[in-house]
Amino acid sequence: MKLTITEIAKLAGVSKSTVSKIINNYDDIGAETRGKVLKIMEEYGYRPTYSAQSLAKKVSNVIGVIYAGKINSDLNHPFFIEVLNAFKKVIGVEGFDLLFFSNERFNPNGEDYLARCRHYNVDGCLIIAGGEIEPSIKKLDESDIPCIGVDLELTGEHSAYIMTDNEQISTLVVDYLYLEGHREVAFIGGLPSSPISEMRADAFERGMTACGLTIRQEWMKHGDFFEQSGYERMTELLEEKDIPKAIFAVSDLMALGAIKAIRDHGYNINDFAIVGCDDILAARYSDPPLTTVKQDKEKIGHMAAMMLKDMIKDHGKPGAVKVAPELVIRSSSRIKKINS
Amino acid sequence: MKLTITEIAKLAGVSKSTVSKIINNYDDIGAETRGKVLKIMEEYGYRPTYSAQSLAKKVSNVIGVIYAGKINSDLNHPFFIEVLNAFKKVIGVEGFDLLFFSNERFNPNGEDYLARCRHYNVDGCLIIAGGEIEPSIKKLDESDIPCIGVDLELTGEHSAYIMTDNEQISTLVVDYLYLEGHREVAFIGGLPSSPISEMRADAFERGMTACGLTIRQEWMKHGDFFEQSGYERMTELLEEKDIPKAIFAVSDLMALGAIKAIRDHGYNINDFAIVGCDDILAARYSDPPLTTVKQDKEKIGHMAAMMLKDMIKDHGKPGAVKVAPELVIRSSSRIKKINS
DNA sequence: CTGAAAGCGCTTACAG
DNA sequence: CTGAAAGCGCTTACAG
Repeated sequence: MKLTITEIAKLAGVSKSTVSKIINNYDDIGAETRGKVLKIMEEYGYRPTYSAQSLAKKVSNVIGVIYAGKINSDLNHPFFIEVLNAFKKVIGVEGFDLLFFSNERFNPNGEDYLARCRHYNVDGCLIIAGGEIEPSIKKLDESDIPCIGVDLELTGEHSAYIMTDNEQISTLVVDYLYLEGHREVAFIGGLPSSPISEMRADAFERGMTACGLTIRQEWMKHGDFFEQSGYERMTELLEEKDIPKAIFAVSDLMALGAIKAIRDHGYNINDFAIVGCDDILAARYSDPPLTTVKQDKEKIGHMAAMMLKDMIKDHGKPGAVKVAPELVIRSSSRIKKINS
Repeated sequence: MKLTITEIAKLAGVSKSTVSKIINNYDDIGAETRGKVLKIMEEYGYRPTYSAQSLAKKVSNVIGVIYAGKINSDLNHPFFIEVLNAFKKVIGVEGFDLLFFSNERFNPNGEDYLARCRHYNVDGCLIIAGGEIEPSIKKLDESDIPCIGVDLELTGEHSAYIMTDNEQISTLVVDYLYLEGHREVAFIGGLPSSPISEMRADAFERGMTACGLTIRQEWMKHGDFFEQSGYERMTELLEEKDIPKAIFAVSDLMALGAIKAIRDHGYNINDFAIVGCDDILAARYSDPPLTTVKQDKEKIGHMAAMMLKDMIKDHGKPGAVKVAPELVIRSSSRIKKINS
């Protein structure tokens, strides 16, 4: 059924060395021989076996994909999947396939990613941050395997990283709200353990200060990026003596939760300015449509692929790249004076 | 840096055969020897190299994932990704990793999936349908590699498939609309080349007939599953002499497009009943929230994994499985008499 | 321009 | 209970 190089060689009446050289584009093979062998390979649909090739060559043409963070995490993450999609488009052209490490088998010592990379002999790794980062990622980062981090500051000899300029996200939002006339701005962040969320929180505070606005600690909240937590934090804000009139939530889902909380507690949504972050599909269709910050996932994915490719092919080592975010203004942030 | 079995054997003072047997859980190794070797392996973080193991054993512990259909398709497909996620959760526990074949390199003869599966020696394949199916999938289906199709009727000796009961989708919707008092129902399908869409169209017609309703050919439309096509088809419907009052679109995006068209053309959305299909996240947040049909993606993914696992482990061959859909009623399908 | 031979890191009868 | 040897399918100096 499955042909080997030996059989192809026999069929072509040459040695397997010759066949191998043709497969690997050596340039010292006679045109005639090459043509003959190529035809046979085509005819029988021959493809060298990966494991044999990888074992002999020490190259795999496979990129490991790791979603760093809590065990059993979801592929089903809008940012993750869009970045990955863009990444795949570029890296796929180079002939790399993608290997997803399953982390469903509970491992008390933490998943040893380095060992798995060696096990598969991957040429490089894409590591996307999600939640807390386990120590095993650090080990991989420090190894000789090229790694590209997304939203994750990799510092190893053979690593680089790329992320949205998180400072700018907060700056964009604060400046915009300030220009719209808002002075009472609350912040709903993600988990305190998330570096991304902390960068945004810090930049939010700096931006507020720069605009001469006061930061109220009781208006600085932490959620977990999901809707329910946005609902709960907003509910808390509504119970404060002073209620903020503008809210920046660092995820769209939390912003959507906040909108729901405002309505459920009998307030008029038109009296509040809500800004989310991510620009998920639902943000376009929500009621009201949600103002948000869009990350250039396409660019992040494409660049990550280029950078990783360069490291694998040894075209030097790229450094850290930050990608500019974009504010998408919809009606949730415009206070409408309908009944006044 | 990277240890081999030979070195582990040396360190433990045994032969590599013995180490190999311990790795593979042979039961004829002395407890003492086993313990000693295990400790060394643990200490050095040894993991056998995949390619060597796969080459010698002819087993890979890797599942190939194929999104059948047009070249360069997106990972970024809500149904696909949720099914895959559920699939991964179950198959991951068995220790399988997932390999995504990139299909970005243009191949005039069509991607030869079978050759790639052999190249990587995958233990089995998950094939998810999207758009037209290329002939290369058929070859894979007929091979000895276990395949599980999602939304794709695989018929090979070593294949099985699973999908939502598409007939039931239409039946649920038609019956519901009928009970709500609707008699003028239009249908916006997907691409005519999509078997899934055709199943729904056929069942829609049967359901209408069963309810004693007349099917008007000018109300049977085809879109391409995306928003814009829903907008366009709805616009056409609004230009008919008789305008249907209820619309079943076979994707949520098209339903959302239809809602936009209705508003843009100056009609009152409350006079129409719109039903989508998929239950994407945006359906919950849209204005009005969208009535839709939900596929049990979790169950489909989980079952696909179990079925594939059974075929790989040779626990018999499962057949074709259909999963029941569920109608999710929101306000887009309830005609509100506000101004009358 | 072509081929014989050693080697990649593992597994598996087989012998003891 | 343990190990020597052949083999999995390929690649790559090296010799001619």
